[in-house]
Amino acid sequence: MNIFEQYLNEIKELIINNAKKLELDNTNALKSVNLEIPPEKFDYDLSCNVAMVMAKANKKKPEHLAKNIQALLIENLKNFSKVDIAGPGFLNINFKNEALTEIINKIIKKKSNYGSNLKKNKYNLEFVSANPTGPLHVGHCRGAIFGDVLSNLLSFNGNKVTKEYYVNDHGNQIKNFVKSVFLRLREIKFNEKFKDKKELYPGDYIIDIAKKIIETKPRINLKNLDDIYNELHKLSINLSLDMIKNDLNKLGIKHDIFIFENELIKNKTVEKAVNKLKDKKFVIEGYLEEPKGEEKKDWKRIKRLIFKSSLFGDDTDRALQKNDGSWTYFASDVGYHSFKISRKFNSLINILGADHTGYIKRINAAVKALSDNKVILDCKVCQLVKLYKKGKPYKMSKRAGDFITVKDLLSEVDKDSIRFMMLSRSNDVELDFDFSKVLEKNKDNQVFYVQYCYARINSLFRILKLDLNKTFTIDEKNFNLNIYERKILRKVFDWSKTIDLASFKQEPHRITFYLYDLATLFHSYWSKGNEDEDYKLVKDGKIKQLNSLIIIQLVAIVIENGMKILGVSLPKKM
RNA sequence: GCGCCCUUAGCUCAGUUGGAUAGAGCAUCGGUUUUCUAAACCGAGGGUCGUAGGUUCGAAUCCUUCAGGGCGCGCCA
Repeated sequence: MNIFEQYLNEIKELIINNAKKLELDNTNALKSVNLEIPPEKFDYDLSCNVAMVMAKANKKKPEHLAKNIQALLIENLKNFSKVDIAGPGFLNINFKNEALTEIINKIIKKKSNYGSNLKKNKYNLEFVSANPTGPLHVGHCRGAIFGDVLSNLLSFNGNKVTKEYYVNDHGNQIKNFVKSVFLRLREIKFNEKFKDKKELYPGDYIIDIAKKIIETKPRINLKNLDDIYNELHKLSINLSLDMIKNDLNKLGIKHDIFIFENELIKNKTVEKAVNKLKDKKFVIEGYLEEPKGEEKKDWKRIKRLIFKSSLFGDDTDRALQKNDGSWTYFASDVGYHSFKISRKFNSLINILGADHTGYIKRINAAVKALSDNKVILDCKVCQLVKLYKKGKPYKMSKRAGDFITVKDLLSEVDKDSIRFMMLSRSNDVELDFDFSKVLEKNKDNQVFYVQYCYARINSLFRILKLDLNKTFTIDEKNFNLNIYERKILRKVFDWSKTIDLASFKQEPHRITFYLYDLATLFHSYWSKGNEDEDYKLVKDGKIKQLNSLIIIQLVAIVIENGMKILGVSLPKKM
């Protein structure tokens, strides 16, 4: 429930009670009526589209209906000082001072909760889920931060969120990974040269993993890989995962649960899920057609289990078994999602990289089939990140084939800048990340600009020798805000709406844009004091208007709440 | 060939689930500092919202056509 909901409800109620008088037969359309903060150039607190929405539903002219509703609002709603009609039928509204101070007091009371709309859904968010065969690279980084901030956002808005990492510790790539570790171990122990075969992992981190294994298990038997495979698999995956967790940690990310593919296969979760689909007749034994396009060399016409995902919107049916009868990656994922469904979430969200878009339809189909269309899976795709340095494409000067890792990134740029920057675009457009730009200290660097705003506010409170966390009481008798303060206040009001919209659309980038806008309004007000003595806040070391200070405190509250969601720190002094 | 995403100012992008004269930053040009952080602020120019249709009081937003760019199209993970 955001702070305007009560006013919206009052308006709706008024319309329903006066439907006859307004000659409205259809009041169903009321659900799409909005109460919003109008664009800055209009000097109003609120804007309502009720006349236009209802006019459409009842085939009436908006202007005429607007006039009647205007009269109704003026007569009945005592908190409004002014209701004007503008444009195609907007009702623009101003609050009376008493209403404004009441809202301000509410915000101050809520403080670190201001903006939260107390939703109570249970979300499952799966993100990162990078294969434990190597370190995290920049491609993972965007999805990781997107997922983390989205879960912060949803939690802030009152929901319960489980942050989950799915570990693909099964399959051929993992076998090759374990084999690579094995060969590195032999290299260290027996001086046997590591052959750089195509399917193996050559990276230096494999050597590190091998060294650590020798530290903990100096007597490990390296005669035959098959004899120690299970043990080595476990050791290697754990060490690799530690490396990934360490990187995530440095980015400020911590998952609640790690789910292991191997476990799901061992404890028959996969088998049970497939059987469930069999019972529903969505899984059959049969043949698939050879895929079109590029020729696949391993393709074989063999009878196998097939999920009829085309029944649920997929382009084609999907294999659940490989040639040797073992489960495909997709089959494991069916099992995994069946497990997710069994845990009774209201909503499942997967964060994927752009290279996994092709996968969305089939996993959505699986969730639909498993849950009888009751559970919805939202797959959010993060597009590519392109790295730049001083405007030029950036590549590490290491040997060819090396990707840029999160570690590399963190050695050049701090966590705060990375987090803010990764959310400076909507997730479904490509993102240019310029190393040199995020380290600059100017308006072009959004992180800096917002942090600087907060630092200025702190500096103000330092000068006044006042605590920023202190609760002040608004001076209702002298409540007379200037235009800068009114603009700031309206933006502050807009915060709960921003949270609601960002949560609903699952678009955390709205938070960064909002904070930047808010900072702009503050900086503008602040600088006005340089130009015009009347706008100076402080005189002889004391605050001129307590109410001004409270407005500025509201800015600080919102910035604190916003940056907490983003996971970006806020220096008090810069 | 098919699917998903994108196309808005010179550049990089927002755009509140169909609304007001389409907004920011960078770049360009011009201005502001004895006084709360000038690491900032103010102003100016710059647009056929890729193309062509459609839906309606009203479209950057919804539908269709076409063009351009990105990602993907396994019985890999």
